Amino acid sequence: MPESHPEHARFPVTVDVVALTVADDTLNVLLITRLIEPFRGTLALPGGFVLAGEDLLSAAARELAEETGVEHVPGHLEQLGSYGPKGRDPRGDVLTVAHLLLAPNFPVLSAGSDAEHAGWYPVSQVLRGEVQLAFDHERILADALERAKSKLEYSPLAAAFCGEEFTVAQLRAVYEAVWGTRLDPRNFHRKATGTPGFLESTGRMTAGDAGRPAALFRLAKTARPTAGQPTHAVLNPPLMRPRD
Amino acid sequence: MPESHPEHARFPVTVDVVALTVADDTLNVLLITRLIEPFRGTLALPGGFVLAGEDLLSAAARELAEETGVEHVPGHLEQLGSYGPKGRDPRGDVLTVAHLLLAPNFPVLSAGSDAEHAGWYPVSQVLRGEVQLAFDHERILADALERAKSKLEYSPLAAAFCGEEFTVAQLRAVYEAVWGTRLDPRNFHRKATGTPGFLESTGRMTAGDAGRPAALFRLAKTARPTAGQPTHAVLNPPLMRPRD
DNA sequence: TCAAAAGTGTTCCGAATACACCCATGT
DNA sequence: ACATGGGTGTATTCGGAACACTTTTGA
Repeated sequence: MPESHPEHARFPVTVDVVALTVADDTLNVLLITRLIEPFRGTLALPGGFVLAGEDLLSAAARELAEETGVEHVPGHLEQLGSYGPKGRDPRGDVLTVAHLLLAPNFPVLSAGSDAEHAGWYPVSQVLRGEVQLAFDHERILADALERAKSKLEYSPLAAAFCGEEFTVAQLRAVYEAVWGTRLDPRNFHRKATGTPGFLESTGRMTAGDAGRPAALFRLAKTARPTAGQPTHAVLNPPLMRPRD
Repeated sequence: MPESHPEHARFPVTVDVVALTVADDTLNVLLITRLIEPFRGTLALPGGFVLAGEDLLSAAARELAEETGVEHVPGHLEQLGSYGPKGRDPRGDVLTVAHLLLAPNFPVLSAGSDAEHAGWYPVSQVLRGEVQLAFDHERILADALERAKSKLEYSPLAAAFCGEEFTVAQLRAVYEAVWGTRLDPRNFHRKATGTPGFLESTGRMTAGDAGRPAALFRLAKTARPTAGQPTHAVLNPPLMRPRD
């Protein structure tokens, strides 16, 4: 490294958030419609510039709050990876750090504000190319989906898609939506409830649905995030997705 | 996002490289001794500032070449993750994008140049805190090790630590060094040679060593990187490391 | 009484483990 | 001959897949 402290190029840095949720057995991603150039009128991931003195996760959480009205992170937020800075923004070199948010379905509140309109879109539609995304956001979304798929295998993060309490069937619906597969309900039940450090019984039951009431579970204490810090708990043995 | 295009803070961006290799059944990391402040005289990961018009992987490869004399990437290079920009450099906010290089043991050539002296250090020593690293490089190294461990499970990248041709025992030594475990030579042999899309026989044998000569293998064609692009091949079923 | 979903028991099979054993070389 | 590491065969065990079956509700 030449140490004459020359023009160390400085780059604008943005954070983008791939917010995923499961609704109606479908994996959805939160997208905004851009109101400004470039890519005006095009769908894009929510995100924006990192401010001085700000950390990456904080910036991602702030942008999420600004564009959805959600005050504190409603699920699991983690860094996905960085893209650029070359050739991904027509205005010039911009480095973006993409983030992945796994969250229960939450209402998008900013529809009426002067910010961009935000809404949920099925991931499969976007990745099939039925809608175009701005910048390299389609690639980022593809990477995020792959990350999410593998996260479900060896971490308890599927529960981040559910609320505080949930049934085994709801949890299974998450796996099926993210992995795009069908899982045997009986074997899944045994595996999920039998994996140490994953689920914790609440003693409560559902009522009013069709069929037999289901027991309500929550994430085991050791797998829960503490003080806003995301969990790093490991599912051992992993819940492997079917290959091929 | 307030779209008045205000002071979008611009950040200096660096790339750091965690170069790992296996030598004498030990996992080693490439470190330099810093010749300038801050952290002058302290060991650190090789790295440096991203230049205008440069991409992240290119910058990482360039810094590696500048500080080790290696012309083209001698193994598998991938992005690890980004750190900062807040509070990790006493000079101010610097965003760094860490990279992971898995490579066969290569000589460090820059010892005599005016660049920093570079050398291999056992990862275990560093993570035990027996040597201090500059900035947040110890945390980055810890993350890199975790990434490397899991990469070996589901990708053919253990071969990136070996040369062009290698024996099953050499490959096993890589797994043992990275995972810090012992593996049964017989079962490992069966698993490695029996995994489709992993190893390919060269027909050649070793000679001159103690014991029976070993067959030489290379990475299967479908698992080899093409045109400098890293491989994304997947090992299925994975080679699972022993847990607990 | 029937449909629907929850949950349990059981069988089957393939993969991981442990280890006995043989092979091919250097000394 | 013997030590050293390479490689194969085999019994055991464990976990996942498949699925019959019972349980508990709503309609």
